[in-house]
Amino acid sequence: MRIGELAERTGVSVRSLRYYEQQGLLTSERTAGGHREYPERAVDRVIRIQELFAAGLSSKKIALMLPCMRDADGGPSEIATPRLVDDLTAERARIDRLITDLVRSREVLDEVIDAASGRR
Amino acid sequence: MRIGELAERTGVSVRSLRYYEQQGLLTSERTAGGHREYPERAVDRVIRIQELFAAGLSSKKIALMLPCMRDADGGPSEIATPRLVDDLTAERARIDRLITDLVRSREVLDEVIDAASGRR
DNA sequence: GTAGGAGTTGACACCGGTGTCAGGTTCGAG
DNA sequence: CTCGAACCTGACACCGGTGTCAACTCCTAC
Repeated sequence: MRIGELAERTGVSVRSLRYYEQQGLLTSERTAGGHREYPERAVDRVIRIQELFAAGLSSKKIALMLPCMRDADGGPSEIATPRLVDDLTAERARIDRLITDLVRSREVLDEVIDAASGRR
Repeated sequence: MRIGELAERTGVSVRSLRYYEQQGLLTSERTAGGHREYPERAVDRVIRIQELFAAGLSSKKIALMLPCMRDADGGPSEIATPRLVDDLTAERARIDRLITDLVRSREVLDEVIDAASGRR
């Protein structure tokens, strides 16, 4: 599929898709005229990239771990280096703390919302 | 207490504390010489502010909702305007989605980490 | 063949919380 | 009184994913 369709199906802007490719997160074939052509599995990959971005990982780290991820099509996945494992373990801890914060903040928001809605 | 102690006790930089004040998130008394002086309850407030920042809220929105939060010392809390409630409800939905993403990403990280550790 | 929608590269800008430096003032222990 | 640590204001810079504009080329339905 072409970039417009991929953008639409993933909810990610065309601009961002090009950026992902520039950062080595996404690859594409090119048509004779130079247009990008993506396989079906690009959809899942882009969604996963988006999730990792949302989790606060940098494009650099995502680029490192992507080849180690079990892909949707079950391709051969590389084994992370000890260095990378350390890095990801730290990220995991950060994400854990972040989730805790988010749950707390959601509660706080609910309090404010409830206080206003309850006395409406 | 003074700003240095508050920074140390909350884990937030002095720079950030001044910024919070500039944004109307935090107030302080001033000594004769112009140094900031914080009450004990500032600690809780700063931590809560940090949590909300971590949740992706802007300082502007935090400033709006702060007076509506039930404070640790049970001070009188204002009631959020309908406009603000709408805003916070949207934020709540965003946070929900974010948590979902984070949990997914954590699983992905675990897979990569496990794959590497398991075959060590 | 041609119009116009979709694609290409490149460049500039933004956001907004935080780091950091400069140059000066205040605080408090000795 | 004095000295060093802590504090003050103001300013500049950064990060990094994304929006947007320009100028141009490709693709396809007619």
